[in-house]
Amino acid sequence: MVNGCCWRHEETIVEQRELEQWFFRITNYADELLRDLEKLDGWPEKVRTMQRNWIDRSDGALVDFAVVPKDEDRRGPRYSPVILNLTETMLEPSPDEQKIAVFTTRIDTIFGATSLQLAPEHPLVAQFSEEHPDLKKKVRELLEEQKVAKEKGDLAILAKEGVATGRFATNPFTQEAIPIWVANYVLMDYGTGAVMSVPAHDERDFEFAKKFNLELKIVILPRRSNEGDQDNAEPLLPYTQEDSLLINSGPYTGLGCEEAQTQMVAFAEKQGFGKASTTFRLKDWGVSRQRYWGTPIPMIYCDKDGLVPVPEDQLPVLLPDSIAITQEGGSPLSRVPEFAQVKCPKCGGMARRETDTMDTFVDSSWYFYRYTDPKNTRAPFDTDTVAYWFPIDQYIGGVEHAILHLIYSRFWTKMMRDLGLVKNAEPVERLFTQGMVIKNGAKMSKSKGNVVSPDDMIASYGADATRMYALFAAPPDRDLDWQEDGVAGISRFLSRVYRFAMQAMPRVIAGRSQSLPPTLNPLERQLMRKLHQTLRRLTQEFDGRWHFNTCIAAIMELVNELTADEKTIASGGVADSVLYAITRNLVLMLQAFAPYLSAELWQQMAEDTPLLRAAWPTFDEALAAEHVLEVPVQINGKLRTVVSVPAGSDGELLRATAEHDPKIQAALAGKEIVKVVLLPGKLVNFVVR
RNA sequence: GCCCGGAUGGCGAAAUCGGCAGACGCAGCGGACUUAAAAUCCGCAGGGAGCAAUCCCAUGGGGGUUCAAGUCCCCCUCCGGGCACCA
Repeated sequence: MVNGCCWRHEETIVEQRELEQWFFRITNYADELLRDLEKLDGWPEKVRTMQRNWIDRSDGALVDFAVVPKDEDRRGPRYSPVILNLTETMLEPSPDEQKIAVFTTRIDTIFGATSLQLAPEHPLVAQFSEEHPDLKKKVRELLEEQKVAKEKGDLAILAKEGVATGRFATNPFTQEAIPIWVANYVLMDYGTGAVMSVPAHDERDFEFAKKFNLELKIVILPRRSNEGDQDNAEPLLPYTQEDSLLINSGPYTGLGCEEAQTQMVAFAEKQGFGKASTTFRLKDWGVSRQRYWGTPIPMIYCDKDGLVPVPEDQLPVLLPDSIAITQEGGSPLSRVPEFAQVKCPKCGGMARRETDTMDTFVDSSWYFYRYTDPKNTRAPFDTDTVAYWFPIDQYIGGVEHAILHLIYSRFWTKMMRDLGLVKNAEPVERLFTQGMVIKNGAKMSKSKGNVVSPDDMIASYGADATRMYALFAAPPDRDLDWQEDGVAGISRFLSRVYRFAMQAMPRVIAGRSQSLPPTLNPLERQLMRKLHQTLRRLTQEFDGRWHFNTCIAAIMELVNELTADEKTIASGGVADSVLYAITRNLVLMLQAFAPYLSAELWQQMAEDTPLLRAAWPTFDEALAAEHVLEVPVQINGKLRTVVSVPAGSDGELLRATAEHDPKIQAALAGKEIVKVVLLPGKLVNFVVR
């Protein structure tokens, strides 16, 4: 939607209509969806936080406020109706006892409640305003404001407006009658659509009360932090800290907030006007869509039998093939009689099929289960087959799915588990969210169209270079600002690998049948060390962070060493068997990044096993180990030189070597050594005065 | 407003546990090869001072902890993302 119009048809105004819709009761799973996030330690913390905020559990209480019957005008002198000119005719007798349930997380502040605020859509509002056109008109305005702001997404900055209904309700704790208002900041779809307003201790109520001159009652005070502090220093209002003490609260005065909450809920429960309650921000999942492309909702409306589910042996309901897509609006399926008209499965009489289709998020919630058993014609999948494969070890997707898709599919899994269809409680063990590709500030996505196309790059440099370049540009969990510069370097690198390997090829092939020399010459040892360091690096990275950019850098370092000694290698400075080991492993490592080149080289090497079946090479810690270590030497934490010591030598040797270094001797001359930080193999730091 | 990320050379980035900041590339500069160019190869390359050895400064800004901070702690700025009168 753009400016209240369709984003594709800028002249088409988007309007809201009341529709009867199908919902999935995901709220039944809200608590479990929230709790199980704790177990998903293979998921990024970011995603778990986003889901937590989306579900947003609030623990509080429901409290009933009894509506004062119309004829009992118990308005005290403090309360005067605002805005409305109340007339005598409004005070007519009304026999029915009515209650307004309120959800609050701060029942401890209830002695400070000075009004009730209802959402404009609250059912009682319609009743209260029935015979009062002025009130009715004002409520309509409030509702309209709220709706517009909601659509624009700036509800939070909507100026608070409201109107008194002229009616009152009794605070069950104080027995005081407080006025009932309608306010545009109260939402019908959260909690009960009614709140108790405690202006002294709630930001929003405070703002509203200031604007309409409603009474403020302070009922909590900060705890004294020091003995000498004044006891009831008045806090800056609104004061919302929960680590506080109650005042002006009858029998609860003097209690801490938390203790008061417990006791007050217990009292409300005992008296039957309230109870502990938990509310979630998560709403039920509306799945009805009035469009053709979607899974039909398998329900049938029969005049005699009412709502009848399509029997299992008639599932799935298939979409009709012949359909005319008109511009008429409404569900196109409802205009296909052979689809919409159906016999009632119960009585066999004429009935009407539901023509709404389901949200496509429904499909994406479980498609991966079908993958485990794609040829099953009796059921979507077999439970035991799914049990073998699930949960998914590793799932990769964009952060943009952190909330909707990934909550829906978690819900779907739990729902199927409760139906006995699957045995796992969570669909995905480990989740990896790759960053987005950004081009000049615009993000790439399906809905916005692909801003960047790799086609040109593939045409000029090939698929290997393009793929490898994308992996080299940044680690995959980070957003990537797409630039074309740099792919040339990758292309050059791949050419270098090819040239080197092809030149070495005859000897590589010869080396396969030879065993490694019993002792390696210095160059052989150096190259084998680099090879095994590279293998170690990649093995660890594949198993851990997936920072493929550094993997590629490591392979480049290896190749740089190889090509630096290319001439020596070519003239036989390295045994054929060593050359074979290096080339073979190089190709195996490169396979992940440049599969086509690797396949080509593998074929040239005439290996027996297909490349894709070849095992990932193991690295040899002993071969990877450095024998001489370069250790930095600092004076007062500043680098002064680097000394070489044999690997495994102790701190004393390191210290002696460092002290004998001419630069260090010069720097230490005439100074007093206060302390020496010695980390064998790592660092020396002389602290001097 | 709240909750997450992020900020490092001209550019993409690296530094995985507090221990040599800038690996590996791109772009650039100098050289070799060439009639010439392309390709390739060799070298230089954070900033500043100095003939030089060398020294100083430097990871968005300010403070702190530490022998030692891109990394830990506190405050702030900017950028990106998510949520937002949620009672």
